[in-house]
This record gives sequence, structure tokens and C-alpha cells, in this order.
Amino acid sequence: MVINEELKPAIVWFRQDLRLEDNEALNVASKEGRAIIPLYIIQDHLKLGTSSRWWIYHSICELNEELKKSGLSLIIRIGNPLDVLKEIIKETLAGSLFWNRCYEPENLKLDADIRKLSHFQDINIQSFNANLIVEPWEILNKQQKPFKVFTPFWKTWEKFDVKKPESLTKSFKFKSYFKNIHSESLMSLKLILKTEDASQLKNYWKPGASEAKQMLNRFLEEPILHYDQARDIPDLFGTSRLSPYLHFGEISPRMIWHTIMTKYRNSNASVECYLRQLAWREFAHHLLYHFPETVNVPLRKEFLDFPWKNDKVQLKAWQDGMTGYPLVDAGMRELKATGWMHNRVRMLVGSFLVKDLLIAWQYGADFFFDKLVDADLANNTLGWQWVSGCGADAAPYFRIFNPTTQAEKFDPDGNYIKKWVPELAKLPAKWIYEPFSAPEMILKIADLELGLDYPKPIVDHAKARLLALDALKQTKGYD
DNA sequence: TGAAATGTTGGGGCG
DNA sequence: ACGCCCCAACATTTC
Repeated sequence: MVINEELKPAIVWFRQDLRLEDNEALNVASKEGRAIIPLYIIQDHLKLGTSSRWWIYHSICELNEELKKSGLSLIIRIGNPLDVLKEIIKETLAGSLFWNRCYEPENLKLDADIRKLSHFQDINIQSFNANLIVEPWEILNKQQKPFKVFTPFWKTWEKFDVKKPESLTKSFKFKSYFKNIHSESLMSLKLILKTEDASQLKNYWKPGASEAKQMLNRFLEEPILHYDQARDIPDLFGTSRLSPYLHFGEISPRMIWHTIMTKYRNSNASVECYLRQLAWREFAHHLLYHFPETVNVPLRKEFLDFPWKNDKVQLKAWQDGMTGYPLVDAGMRELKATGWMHNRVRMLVGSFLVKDLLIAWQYGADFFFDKLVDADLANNTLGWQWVSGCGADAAPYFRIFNPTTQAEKFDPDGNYIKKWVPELAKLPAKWIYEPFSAPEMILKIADLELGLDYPKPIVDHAKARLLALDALKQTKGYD
């Protein structure tokens, strides 16, 4: 039987765009007037962290609910996307396949393979931009090369128009596909994603597009106006905490940008400071696209033969939040409990791992990728290469954070430390940054025995700093 | 989107 | 009143 061209359904493949609003692929498909097959594929080969798996499961449930309200039901499949897509196209005789672009090297490779399907099948394959304000290849410097420094990138980025989000009306109903198609159940998805490995995250997060919008609105009510100051205090709700929602595309950067602009037309310094952070996200994607090898390899090649120590026992102490430096440990424990860490503290724990412990940044990046709910290859890579001094616009090698000074500056009352390292809660603020310097009497009163209730420092920061400077100085390119 | 070392200045104590 | 020293406080340089 010949299927009328008009009736051929469109596959909308959801990837890191788990929302219905400002979703180009979905919009275009619905405008074509075809029946829509919304699809999500658990890619069996894709690297997914423990926290990401938990997040995806809940996000998919949400997306499914939202789709149902609009008359669609999400099809979930497991496997190699190329095979899965071939199968579904064959099954449904789909006439179009749409998705919104992802920018990781593996995903780009995959996209290229999938596009080739149109050589063998009569199918309209298109991808769209819904996840970045400016795509990585759209920005180049005057020499037609990618930017390696943030500020000039930002100056250029700022000048681009930000496309207005185009959204479907609330009561909109999609045309659904008439035939039943096999889909994995949410229950089996839950098992496959091993969500129980991170079940404590439910105490801190609610994945999904509607929560993303609420969080944005809450942030725009007031916190954004103090962002430039408050963002450095990990104990405050000074940052937007939208990173996981942005990573999974439960909210789009364009939605954020336009909501901010509508509310604060004459933007003040604090608002601009926040917008810069959105640009950092785009800068990270820019770098990942142009230098895909930097996922594993330092951008600055003189770091290739850096004499890392990579001590496994110290790595474990860092991961467990048992270094004996309270702010470092507070951060690592916040990460373990909540799947998130305040950025100020990310910089400190990063500096500590790489420079105090001389453990290669890749170990830190792997651990973060597994534990973070906002695990994002572009952002994670940029962050770790930045703190190590081996990346683009990186912190110079001699910039070594002092865990005590940072704590005094950014956790002035020790509230953040007390929250995540409760065994130190009884210490007076004066000693909470350096329990190992406190007099015996103070420790006794605080009911604290170092080495028993809380570890002694695993390294002496002052000595570690000198060793790091020495090692870094010998790195080629610095003399 | 550091921190430590080194340099400079100026007020106060004191002979 | 003056010079000298000490040392905060701040500025500059260095890693």
C-alpha cells in the first residue's frame, strides 16, 4: 500500500532539549502538520554520570507528562541511535527526522552518520539550534580563528541578536501518530538508569521544565540584583542554580536571556554580570567544538609532560571530603550529598586537587562528571583546564588558592562549613577554617579530636604550594 | 574569578 | 624638637 506523502509522520528526537517551549525541532515539525513521534533514546554507549542518570529519568517522566497534555506520548528506546532511528523510520515510514543540536564530539560524529540515512531513504533530516544563543562556528576573531580568551569572545558574542523564543500556545494539541509503537516503560527506564544510585538527590532537586521556570523567576525576583556580590558566598542563594536545567535543555538560554531583558531593560552591573555567565557557557561550547581533543588533553601542550603525583590515597581523601581543610571538605561533601557545588568552592577544590595534591585535572573532571547533576562536557572541561592553568584564558600557574584565606573571605561566619562539616560546628568561627591550628583547649571544648573526629590535613598547604610552584616552573614554556 | 613577598609610608613611642 | 625604631597599613612586585 502506498502511503500518502502528507500522512508520513515526523520523528522529533529529544536529546538535551527536554522541554516543549522554545524547541525548534518540535516547532518546525508541528508546523509541517504531520503526526509527531516524540522519541528519546538511551544511548547505550554514551557516558552518563550517576547523578545525570537520576536526573534524566525524572526529566523524562516530566517531559512525558507535558507531552501527554498536548496529545502525544513519548517513545523511549535503548540502543545505538543510528540503529534505533533506522528501525523506527522503517516501522513508521516517517517522512522527517528533526532534532536540536548537541555539541559534544561524539554527538557530532553521530549526527554526521545519521544524516547519511537520507542517501538511502526518502526522509527529510534536519537539525536545529535550540541550546545556544550563538553556535560555536558563528563566532570567530579577526584572523578567522576561534577565540581563546573570554573577554574578546564576550565582546563579540554580545553583539549577536538573541532569537526570540517561539513557543506553542498552552492549549495546543499536536497531531499524534495513529499506530502503536514499541516503547520501553518508565519502570524499565528507571532500572536501566539505576536511579537508586543517586536517590538522595530528590531531597535537593526537582528536575523538569516547569521547575526550571520557577527557579528562574525566583532568581529574577531579587537575587539577580545582588548577583555580583552574593555569587561568591556559597552559603547564600546567590546564584541561579539553573545549570542542570540548562544542561538537559529544560530551559533554553534564549528563554533566560529574554526573560531577563523583559524584566530589566536598563540592565545594571549585577544583571550584566549574570549574563556574562551565560556567555561563559557558550565560550565553553565554542572551545569544545574547535578543540575537541581538550576533553582529555590539555590545550596548552607544555602541560603534557607535567610531573603529576596522582596519589590514590590522597585522591580518595579529596573525593570523600576528608582532606582536613574545612572549606575543601565542605565543598566535596556538598557535591556528594546534592550533586552540585557552588562555583566559588569548585574553584577551590579544583585548585587543591591539582596544585596542592599534584593530581592531574582529568581525575577531578571524571569525578565531577559522575557526581554533578549539571555534568556537562563543555563546561566541565573548561572549568578543569582553567583551574589547572592548562586551558584557554586559564588561571596562571602561580595562582594557587589558599583554603584558609578563601574560607575567611567567602564563608565569613563559617556557616557553609558548619552545614557540610557538622563535626566542626562547635568550633568558634576563629578556628573553624584551620582546626589544626587551634589550641588543645579549644579543641577539647569543641569536643573534637583531630585525626579521629575530623582528619588532620593531608598536606601542609604552605609546603605544597612551594612544591607546586617548583613543578610548574619547570614546565616547558614558562622559562 | 590569588597569595605571598617585598617595598613604602606615616604615626607614635621613646631616648 | 629631633632622630630613630617599630610596625601597621597600604601599594607594588613576584611567584
